[in-house]
Formats: sequence, C-alpha cells, structure tokens
Amino acid sequence: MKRNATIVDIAAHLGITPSAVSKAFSDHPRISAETKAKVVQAAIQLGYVPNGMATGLRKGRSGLIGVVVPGINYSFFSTAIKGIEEQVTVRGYNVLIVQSRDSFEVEKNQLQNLLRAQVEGIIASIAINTKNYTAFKEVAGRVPLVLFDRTFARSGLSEVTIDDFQAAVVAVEHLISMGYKRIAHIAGLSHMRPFSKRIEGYKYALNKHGIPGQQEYIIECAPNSNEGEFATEQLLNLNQPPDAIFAASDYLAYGALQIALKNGYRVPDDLGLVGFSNEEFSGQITPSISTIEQYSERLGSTAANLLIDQLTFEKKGKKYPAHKIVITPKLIIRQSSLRI
Amino acid sequence: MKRNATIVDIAAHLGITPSAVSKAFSDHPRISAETKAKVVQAAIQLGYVPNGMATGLRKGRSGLIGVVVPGINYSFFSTAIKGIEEQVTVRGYNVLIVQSRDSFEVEKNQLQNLLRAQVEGIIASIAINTKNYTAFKEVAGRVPLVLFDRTFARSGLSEVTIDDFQAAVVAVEHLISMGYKRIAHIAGLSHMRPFSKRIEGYKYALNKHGIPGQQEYIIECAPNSNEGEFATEQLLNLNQPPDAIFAASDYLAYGALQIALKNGYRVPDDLGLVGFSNEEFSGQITPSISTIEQYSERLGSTAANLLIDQLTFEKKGKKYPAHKIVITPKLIIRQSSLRI
DNA sequence: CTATTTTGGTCAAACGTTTGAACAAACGTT
DNA sequence: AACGTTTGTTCAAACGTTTGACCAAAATAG
Repeated sequence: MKRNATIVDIAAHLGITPSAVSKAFSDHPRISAETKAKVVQAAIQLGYVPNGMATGLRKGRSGLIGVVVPGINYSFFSTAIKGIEEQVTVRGYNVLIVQSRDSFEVEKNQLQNLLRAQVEGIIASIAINTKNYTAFKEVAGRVPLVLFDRTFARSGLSEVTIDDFQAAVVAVEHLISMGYKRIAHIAGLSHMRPFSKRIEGYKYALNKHGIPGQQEYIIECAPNSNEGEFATEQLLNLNQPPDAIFAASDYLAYGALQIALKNGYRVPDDLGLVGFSNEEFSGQITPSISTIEQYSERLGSTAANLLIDQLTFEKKGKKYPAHKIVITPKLIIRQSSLRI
Repeated sequence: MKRNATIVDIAAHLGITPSAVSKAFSDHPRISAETKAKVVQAAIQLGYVPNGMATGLRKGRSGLIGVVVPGINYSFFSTAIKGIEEQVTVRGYNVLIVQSRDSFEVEKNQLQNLLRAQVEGIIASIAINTKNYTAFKEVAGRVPLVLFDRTFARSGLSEVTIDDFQAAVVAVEHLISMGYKRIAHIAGLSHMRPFSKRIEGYKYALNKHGIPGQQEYIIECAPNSNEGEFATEQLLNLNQPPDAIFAASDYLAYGALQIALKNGYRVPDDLGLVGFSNEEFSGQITPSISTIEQYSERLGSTAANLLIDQLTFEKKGKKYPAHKIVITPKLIIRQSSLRI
C-alpha cells in the first residue's frame, strides 16, 4: 500500500507552498491559471486523492449522513435506503449505514458510533423494542434528525411516514365495496406506530360504514407468514368466521392465504384478502394478493431531502422547525380481493 | 445545534491540559486513577463525543470500510451487506455503502468517493457493464480490496464467491436424476462471472452424463422474469422443446413458470424447473421453485473478515497475498422439479 | 517617476486529537 | 544529604487541509 500523496507532496513537486495548491484546487481567484493547470497535472500524476478527514476536520463537516434501520435486508428498508443513498449522493454526501437489529441497546450504540464518525445528520427508523425517544431526542440536540416509517407517537421530531391510517381505510373500504361483510384484521404489533395506525384505520372504516367491530376479529402478531397462518386458523375457527381479512403485511396475508386454501376456502370468492407493502412476491403468486404500495424508495429520498434541507438551513444559523411529511400510499387491487 | 464539547473543554473544565485528558481516555499508565475518574465524569457531564475525524487524521485510520454494490435493494446484495455490516461492526469498523447502479461510470466515481472518505478497505461487487479491472486494480494499490460474487476472470484480486460451476452441476444432475432428458438453460449475461460459470457447469453436467448439448437450448438474457418469459417462449417453440429448464435466477425461473403454465404444461410433470438464488418468493409460490441457496449473508461476512484480516496484516507491514474463497452453495429441492 | 492598485503568491494559525519528550515534585536509597 | 527513580503531568509537534492576513513584484495611474 503506497502512502497517499498529499497537498504537501504536490507543493514540493512544483516548488510552491501547500496553501497555493489548496487554493488552486478550490479555484481561488488569486492563483494564476497556469499554476492551477500545473497543480491538477501534478495531482493526477501523483495520484492525489484529497484526505476527507483533514478537510472535514478543518471545515467542520464530514459529508456523512448516518442511517439507522432495524435490518438492511428487509426489502422495505433496503429500497428506502436505495432512495436515501441516491438522493444523498446527488447532494454531495455519503451514507453511513448501521443496523439496530431491532434491539434498543444496539441502536443506542450505533447512534453513538454515528456521532463519533461526525455524521452531519441522521435518518432513522426505530427498533421494534425501543419504547421511549430520549436517546433520539439527545441525538437531535446534536445533529439534525429525521425519522421515517417507524416513528414515535408525539416526539416533536421531524419525520416522514406513509399515511397508514388512510391506507387501512382504503383497503377496508375496498373490501366492503366488494361485498364482504365480516372483515377481520391481522395486525402487526400495535405498539409500533405504523401498525397502530392501520388498526385505527381499520376500525374507522368499519365504523364509518356501520359495520360493528368485533374484538375477536383483530389479532395482533409479529408480521411474518407463520404468525399469519396461526392467526388465520384462529379466525377461521370462530363461530362466525370472517369473509375477508385485511392483513397488516403481505407476509401475514401470505400465511392467511395458505391456511385458507388448505381449509378449502376459495380466494377471493369465500374469503377476500388484502395485504400491505407490495412485496416482490405478492404480485407473483396465485392468486395474486391485493396490497398497499408504500412507495418506500420515495419515502427514503424524501427523508433524505428533508434532512439535508434542515442541515443547510441550520448551517446558516436559522432554526428549522420539525417537519412531518406524510406520503399517501396506493391500493393495488389484485386477484385476492376481486370478486365479481 | 450545540457545539460539540472537545477534549479542550474538558481540560479547561478540570484545570488540566488536553493531553492529560487524552491520555486519561486511553487509560495511560502515567495518569492517576483520580484524574481518570474526574475526566470521565466531566466527559459525560459535558456530553463529550470524540471527534472521529480528528482521531482518524491523527492516527491515520478512519475506521471506515467501503462497500460498493450495484444496488442495495436487490435481495442478494442487501443480505450480503447485512453480513458485512455485522461482521465489520464486531471488528470495530463502520461501513460506508455506495451503489454503482450497475453503471461503470458511477462505480468509478463512487470508488473515488470512498477513497476520499479515507476508507481503510473496500468490499465490492462489480457493475454489470464494467469490462476491465483497471479501476479496481488502481484502488487495490491504495487500500485492501475484496471482491465478492461478481468478480473478474483473472484479476489477481482477493475475492469471495460461491461455486457457481458446482451449483450448476448439482442442479442439472438433479434434473437428470429426476428423469428429464432434454434440459435447457436460461442463462444470465455470460460476460458476468457467476453466469458464465453456471453455463460451464450446465454444459459439464450434460457432457458427463452423455447428454448431447444443443446450442438452441442455451439462451442468454438479463436475469428478470420478463426476459425469462421471452426465453421460455422461444424454447417451447422449438421443434424439440426441452422437458426441463435450469434457470440462472429465480426471476428467470418464475418467468419460465408463467409461460409454461400458460401453455398448458404441467410443472414438474411436463417441464422440470430449477432456479437460482433462493429468493424470498420462490419457496412461497405454487408450485414452489427448486433453487440454489447461495448463503449470501455468509458470503458478506466472509468477505468482511477476509478484508479486515488483510487490513490488520498489512498494517504490520506484512504482505498479504490475494485470497480466493469459494463457498459451496446448496440445492434446495422443491415442487418444480420433483416428479415421482 | 513616484504612488497606488493588481497579481500571485507565502505565512501562520486553526480544526481536535495523539504521543514522545521533557520536567517538577515526591519518594526511596545509600 | 546527595542522588536515582517513580509519579503525574505539561509541552510541542504532528496528521492534511483551509483561509485570512500579509507581502513582494508587476502593472497601472497621475
């Protein structure tokens, strides 16, 4: 590994001072065109790459944005990160990504890591078992912070979310319009914001259309297909089993589908089904599952823009109040809920 | 945003010098236990977070590992990154992730970004249209570099791959053992290493079992379901259509499945099918698709370990020769190829 | 031909930390 | 009591870059 050439090497090479070189790079008006040319020449010749840590230290900026998500491999988060990365790159930043692995402790540690790395801002989606926002409030006192998707109830922090309430309403109203009468909801864990909103929306839609809600029609569980199967078994064993299920995730919906088919239900004829998130597979299986498109990539890029806006604003010493941006999701109607 | 407390602030606060504070933090033997205690006290009181750029500059290390992938949202890469992130974190590094968006130009730029950020090593999977490895060779002259999955033919660079050849052999032999006679291959783009290896393995397996290969039975295309559909139409329109297809990706296999079913083929009875990569959906659709598990997370963590090993080695001034690590993938037999 | 402006730099300090050398005070040894 | 050692700290330089102040020479003005 050869030592990196520095501005000093270039200066020595040309018989000028380092500061002249620095100014040449930044196109300073007091440096002659000739010198500038020689400097870039020497730079490529010596394979010069500016030392980001040095410039960062001097200029008080790292050019780094921190991102903390429960897990990068969840397709929702990975596409959100795609959106973040692209936007952030466009605006001249790099992105430092860490995982909380849905653990509060790890999350805290990782936030600390990001601060130590001198990130200029943080975009985060909170871990599933993070109950209070003190750690995040603390962080927000140091660098701009934007939460996305998984946020806190009333934290006063900037956030970008999708309108889970509205999405649930639309999904349920769609089922109602298809003539389903007894609509159940397999919910996610209700202490997480997105899921609680979906529950609220579900209840609201039923109520709005004069359909009595039943306690047994709402089952909370972790959003994976196994739990979906389990929940569906419970539902179908009720005295009055539902004739439609609104599931809080496509994985839950998939589990529901499996159990329904296994028990001889025809989907959508005997049982309507709407999922959530528009996972890759949900459009590809048979019957395809109606779902909610969350625009996760746009969610990411929106969060990135909000953060950087805030960043540049505060650099000018101006106060930037907390913003809440809500993205409206879209219902995708597929076979699983389309009965004629 | 309050200015971050520095070591100087702590020093002033306690009436000692910054260097004493620094030494206290690093548990220097010449600093009294009493002072050390006072320093950590003051540190938490003032909310001190060490400035990574300053320490990095001084110590000549950033604690950053760069990762460049075509796209973070491809499930293969996102799970590989999960593996990388976790391993790298354990070993005290952070990970700077960039996307090449499968563009050679972007890739080059992003590599430059990483170097500027002073990453201590880079883990990369090359863009689809990157034809030569000069840029990577260049990078490898500056920091340790490990390629994974998408690598160059004979670059002399360290790499971690899965045994695509062997995987293809196993897949095709499985089809043969199931009694399929005319086995076609929907391949990826053959200039990419993993795909060319799969083609070789496919040919080798046929040859080994005395099955004559046919040129029309191999179709190269981009690995998505649309292309898979297209390729399958071609195959099924041949005078002698195949009775089994080994597809170089689950998406291709999925496309094949769609077209097969549409044309009245029963899968696996009339047409056997094996995909590649074990994507989320391939186990969930009906019929479920036999496939190859690539252990992408382990691929990532292995690459991370290899890189950091090399890193620590070279820090001691020792030369670390290029390593090639090959992970053996596993055939997962599901409905699409299991005929009795 | 002196005075002023412009041109093209150089100088030095600073960003926050680390680290070897230096040093004063306290202690132990003969 | 003189000397060596240990203890606990301060000093100063360094990492690579940026930037305002400064300066000498050349160009322009009066």
